[in-house]
Amino acid sequence: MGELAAVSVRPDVVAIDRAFTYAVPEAWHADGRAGRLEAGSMVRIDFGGRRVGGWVTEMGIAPPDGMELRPLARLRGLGPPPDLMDLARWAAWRWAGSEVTFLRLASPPRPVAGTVSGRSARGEGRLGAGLDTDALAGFRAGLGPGDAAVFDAVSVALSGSAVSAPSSEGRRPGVSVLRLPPPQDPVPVALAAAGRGDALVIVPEAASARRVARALRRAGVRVAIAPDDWASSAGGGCTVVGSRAAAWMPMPNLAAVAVLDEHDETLKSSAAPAWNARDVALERAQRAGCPAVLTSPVPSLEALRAGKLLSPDRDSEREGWPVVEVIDRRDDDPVKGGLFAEALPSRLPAAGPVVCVLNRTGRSRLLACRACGELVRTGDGRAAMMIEEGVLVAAGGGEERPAVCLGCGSTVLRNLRAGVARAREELEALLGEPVAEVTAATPAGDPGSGARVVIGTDAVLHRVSAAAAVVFLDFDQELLSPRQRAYEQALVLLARAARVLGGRSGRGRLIVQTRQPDHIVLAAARQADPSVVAVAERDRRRLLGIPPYGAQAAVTGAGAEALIAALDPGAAVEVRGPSRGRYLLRAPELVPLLNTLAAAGRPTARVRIEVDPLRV
DNA sequence: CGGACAAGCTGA
DNA sequence: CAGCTTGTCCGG
Repeated sequence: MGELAAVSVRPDVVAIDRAFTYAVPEAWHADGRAGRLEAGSMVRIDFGGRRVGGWVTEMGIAPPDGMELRPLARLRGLGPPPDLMDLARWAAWRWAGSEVTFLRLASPPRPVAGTVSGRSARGEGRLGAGLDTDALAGFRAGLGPGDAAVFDAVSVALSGSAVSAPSSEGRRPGVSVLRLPPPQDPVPVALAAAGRGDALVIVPEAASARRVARALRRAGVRVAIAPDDWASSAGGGCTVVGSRAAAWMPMPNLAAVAVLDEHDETLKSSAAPAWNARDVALERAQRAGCPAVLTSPVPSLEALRAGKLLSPDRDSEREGWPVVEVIDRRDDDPVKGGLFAEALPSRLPAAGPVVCVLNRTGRSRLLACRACGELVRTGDGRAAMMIEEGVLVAAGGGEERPAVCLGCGSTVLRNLRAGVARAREELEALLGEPVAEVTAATPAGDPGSGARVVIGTDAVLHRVSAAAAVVFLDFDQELLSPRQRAYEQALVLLARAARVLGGRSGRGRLIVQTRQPDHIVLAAARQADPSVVAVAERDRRRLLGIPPYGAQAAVTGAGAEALIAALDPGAAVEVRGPSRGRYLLRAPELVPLLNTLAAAGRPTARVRIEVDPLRV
């Protein structure tokens, strides 16, 4: 027993933010379980009258005297290795959230026997063991000139220095930002990263991760897919590919980090704490002492501030962006003109798939219960209701009730996107051919049940793989969206369309209906030069001191007021609000803001803190 | 989070 | 004043 008599355990309970001391049972010493216990091990404990999971945070604790310790109840197996235990603590600070959330992300999806140290010592994969250099060279030789140039650029970027801590300007040596033409295949990027050794490759979508993984395997790279292949990844000798959860895969020999489409907002968790996989990956690269590359057709200001920008040559970038055809709607009657310009039908190609994009979620007028499909209406069924400040309000005002389905009591209500539904009917009448509506629920690869023309919100661009034309029916909606990154995101939508159209050589048509034909977002797309938007946005955000040139955090929930009251009044943090129950904290730098939040503790009532909120 | 317990509300 | 609801505290 001796120094192993007691361990610290972090209970798997979100509201608990400290560790507790437990005794290692006598029997575990006899049967060898004590020998398999290590920092990070997953255990079960009796805690507050029930049995919960937990993580061993520290071994060899001196039992506090006079206290009768409870014994550990069960050993579940392998948990996060020490570097990820530390990273979880850092992430809890960085996104002002519970450490438990991150420990869960860093844990195996199902129990794994053994110990982390045992795995790396056995050397299940020595450094680079999964990599076949000849096959890699062969793959490089088989690439077209564009892909080969990207492969080489990533290889060079990743042969530089390791990522280091951000300077006062936010620049992190070792981080390269590679701007790519929108239709660029991600496989050469992933392959070049895998060429450095065990690489962490993060892509926004799971489907894309699977495709990249397949291509890497074909090239002879040993690949672990996150999070399923947790156990083999913990052994080392694999390149890890996955969506944002991949940022938390155990990688004992991490040699390179690549985040593809780093601008994509799905890399950021929508649930609190709203962590961002790109930022976790960069921190990890710094801690592991390896270089990192971020790629995107429209690099975020965060990426541009953090790393060194490498742009493609003008010709290949121009090749990646289709010609932008603007339909200027300034002279159309805003009421009678409707959604479709008179000229639109004549601009559409006669053959090939046509994708129409209409973002109308903010204006939709109809909700339905996700569970039973019941329409959300007033008691007499005559009026639709919408959610305002968390409660249902009748469209014409008056009646009000909690956001609960009257049919089945479910609280999950779905937006029917009435705007898109009506637009579909109108477009069908206008074109005289079937038009299908595509929603997030439509299976990928089978858009619109055979119809040539499909319509949907921007999700439609992720559902369709190729098109002869993409039409943005109301681009002003994107440009005027009240989001922090509205211009960047509008350009991202155009890049997404460029990808579907296959760039300039794809001959597809990018048609934009707008009342702002000279907007810089459209200028950037026309010139195939995303820096037009980046420079303007950078100057604006610097001037206003908003991220990444300043820090913000939104605080909501019943405990928001109590948390604000507990903030150190001497800290250089500005409190705005509350506006509609939401406080906005602002500070010139992220670190003091986060430290102030950490020092304030958490009130008993629920609070939600979102660092760098997307919406302001 | 979820159980324990204390303090407040209600009804006969 | 029992019986129940609501609030507050704490977990080894």
